[in-house]
Amino acid sequence: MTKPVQINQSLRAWMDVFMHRSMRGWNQFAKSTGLSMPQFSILMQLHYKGVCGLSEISERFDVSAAAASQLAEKLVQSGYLERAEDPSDRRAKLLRLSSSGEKLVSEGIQERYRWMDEVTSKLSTEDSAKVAEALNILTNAAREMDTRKGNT
Amino acid sequence: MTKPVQINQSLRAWMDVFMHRSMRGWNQFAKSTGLSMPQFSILMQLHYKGVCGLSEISERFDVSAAAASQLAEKLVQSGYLERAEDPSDRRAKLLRLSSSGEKLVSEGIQERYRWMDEVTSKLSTEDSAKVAEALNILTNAAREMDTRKGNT
DNA sequence: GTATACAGTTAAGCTCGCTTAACTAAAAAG
DNA sequence: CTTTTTAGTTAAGCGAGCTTAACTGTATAC
Repeated sequence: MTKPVQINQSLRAWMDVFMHRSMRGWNQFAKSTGLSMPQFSILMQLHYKGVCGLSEISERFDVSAAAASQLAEKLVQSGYLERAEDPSDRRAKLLRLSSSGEKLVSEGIQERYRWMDEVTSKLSTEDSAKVAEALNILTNAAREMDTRKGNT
Repeated sequence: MTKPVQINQSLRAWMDVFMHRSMRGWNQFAKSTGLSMPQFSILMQLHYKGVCGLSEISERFDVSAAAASQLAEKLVQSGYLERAEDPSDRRAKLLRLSSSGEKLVSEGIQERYRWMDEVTSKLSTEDSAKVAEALNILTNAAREMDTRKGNT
């Protein structure tokens, strides 16, 4: 607790640079695929969760069940999503990415990695090691916090 | 160049966690303000650039001049933006955040900091120092790369 | 076994962001 | 000085996302 100011400043500076940059790339990619942000966000969600019901979607994005249903329908039509009946509850539907949906999302993520790779490619071996270690610390701390709170 | 795999993995893991989380907070905040994402994005852009013309907006977000003009008009009406004539070119308009616009954006950024602060608050003093150093390295590398390429 | 709650769908209607097209006014080019 | 570009505005119209309301079918409560 000796240097809370230092780490907070570093965090803020980094977040500013990183978010400013990644938001732009994000929008550009979504636009290039022809998908809207809401549609793309659903694909991303499925990418992380693997599979989930429509009600989870409507909760997560804070929209009505009707809106979630309509969005999902379009993504199914486009071939990015598969919608199957939940065997344990025949009211519910299980959504998951199709292979082309998975491919699309992966490409989007890949593209966002590219800038970061470019940034780190200029670092010295020593700095690379430091950065890698620090990011592992951060990632673990974030995951731990999320699981403790039950977030996903 | 001895550990490119290690740093790339660390970067990817961190980006996944961070982006997943921050996208959500971002959307929630925009929604809570009653502003749409395009509107909020413009405010963010102005926050970083300080001042810019409409043509820069339409370029940055890849929309027509008409769209940019309409979006800006709404933000002016809402009191978040000030639109003044450019004294050096009387065709152009200079956009900048009003005080209430600046306040709104700051709150949004603040809110996104909160999660990060929570994550780092649990770190040991030693880890904090490591993370702070690493983030400074990254921030400098990113800024240097952007200025070299003329990005903003 | 009936009543209630839940998961999802469908339709009507609204708002919003976006585009094109037509226009004004100022700067730059010739 | 005339022509052409550039910066921005306005209007009409389209498509997307969202909401509410009405509805189907399934699970849960009592």
